[in-house]
Amino acid sequence: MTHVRVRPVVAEAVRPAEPCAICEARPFSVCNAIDPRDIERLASLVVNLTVDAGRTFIEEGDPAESFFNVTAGTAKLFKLLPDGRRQITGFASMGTFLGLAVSSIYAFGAEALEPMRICRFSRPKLRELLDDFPAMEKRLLEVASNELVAAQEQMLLLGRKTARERLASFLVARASCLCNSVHPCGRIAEKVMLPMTRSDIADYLGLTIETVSRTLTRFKSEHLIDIPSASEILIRDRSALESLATGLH
Amino acid sequence: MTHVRVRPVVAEAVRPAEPCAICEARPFSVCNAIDPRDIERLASLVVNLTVDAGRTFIEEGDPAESFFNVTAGTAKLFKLLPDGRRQITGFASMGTFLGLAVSSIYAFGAEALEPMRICRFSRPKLRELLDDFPAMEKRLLEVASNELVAAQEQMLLLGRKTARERLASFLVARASCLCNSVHPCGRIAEKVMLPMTRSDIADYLGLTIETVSRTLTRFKSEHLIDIPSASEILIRDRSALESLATGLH
DNA sequence: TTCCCGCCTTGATGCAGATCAACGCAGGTC
DNA sequence: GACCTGCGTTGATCTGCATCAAGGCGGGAA
Repeated sequence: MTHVRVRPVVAEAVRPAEPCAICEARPFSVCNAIDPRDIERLASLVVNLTVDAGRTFIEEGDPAESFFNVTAGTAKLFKLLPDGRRQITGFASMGTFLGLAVSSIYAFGAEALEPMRICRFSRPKLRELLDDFPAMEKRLLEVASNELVAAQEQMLLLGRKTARERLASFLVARASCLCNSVHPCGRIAEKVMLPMTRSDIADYLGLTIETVSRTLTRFKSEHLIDIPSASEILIRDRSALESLATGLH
Repeated sequence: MTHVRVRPVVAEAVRPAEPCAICEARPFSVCNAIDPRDIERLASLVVNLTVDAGRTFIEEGDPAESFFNVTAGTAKLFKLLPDGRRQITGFASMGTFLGLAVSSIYAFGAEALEPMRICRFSRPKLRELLDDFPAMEKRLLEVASNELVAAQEQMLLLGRKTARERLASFLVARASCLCNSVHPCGRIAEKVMLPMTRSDIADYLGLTIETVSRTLTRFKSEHLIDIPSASEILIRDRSALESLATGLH
């Protein structure tokens, strides 16, 4: 349950070889609220960074000097208790905007699960930008509202669902999100990629690694899923998982 | 664990005898982002409602046609599972803005704990208002950001804290909020008023009524609190509760 | 190839909190 | 007054998941 605290990273700045105009993350991000004509302005504010897998690029409690926008890779967002207990509050992937809090310190830490590329904005500069482009502020409010809904759903999961229901919810949510490269038929992928470890899943669902592992093994024996490799799940009986996820037996 | 489903309320509209200009909730609300000169416009959009204690005025899953602003009283916000398990995601009191979701249906229900007064805005009308007053949109983003931080804190509580830590967190949070009428010295009240039942507290903290009751009794026997009545807690040892709340033994 | 190191799985046991059950008490009704 | 009803407390018991413990497995280094 104790987690080693990775020391904060000073990721190396990269000259924006490719500006926001051709950013492949823009369609998924709040940045697409900016008119193409004004995209230069956005590009001038941004610092592109790369983050190695395993590096902590936001440290909970540090002064919140920057906003971030994920353009590639995945991060886990988490809060810690003094004795090392950890709650992962979400995963951030392409297009996710980080650091919204009004507070002057970060309310959560962020660590890369895979090699990442992120954009950094200084808070005051972005503040100015938002004053000039209300459309972006609107998008941010939409994003925040959606995250609030997701957070409430997660509270229901953490407060009232069983281990089986939590894992089922997790798999269904992962399958229906855009996080997977493979989408054979429509919105729900049969193959779910898991860039996070069992420990991360446990800390996201309020369980232990052992319970996560046992529950997945049981799902497999019940023919609900297959586990071709630890980081890959094949959904065999989607509707059964969805029933489980919503609390029906 | 099963909860009776109160049927949706059609609260009676009240002629706005007192417009927004003299609203006592305005200083605590997003409405104070509106310039006093424009307050007429705001008042023309709003419908004042009263809600009896125990009435459900937002039904989870119903079409989200309105936004609400609480001007008096307290409500519990909750999500339900089909078998009646309930998670209370928060409490809304004076100044709280409800219904932010982008979605077309409400993501949570709301039920009055006490007699309430609330303002109702139609979504399209408020949308127009926000387009004309970006300052209010900014305030909404601030509010949403803060709620997001609070939601993450609650996830940590639900996922990783013990029953004792949860109750301690709850009491400390309640004491430091503006929800109490009595503030003898500065920000933290010694006396915490609890307008909600033990069942509500349990559903907020992911516990059972019995555990809530036993834990409070134990706090009392440890001289951390006094319980003059079921709806009233006196904090005797604030720092011990704060230590507990943050996970220190 | 072998070794090593993280990560994952599986089994045995323990315990915090849930469940089941009984009762107390205050406020409302008649 | 007597009765009822909803809420809270307390005790006995149960159980789902945590904890403790032991291997298994795969990928990287040399």
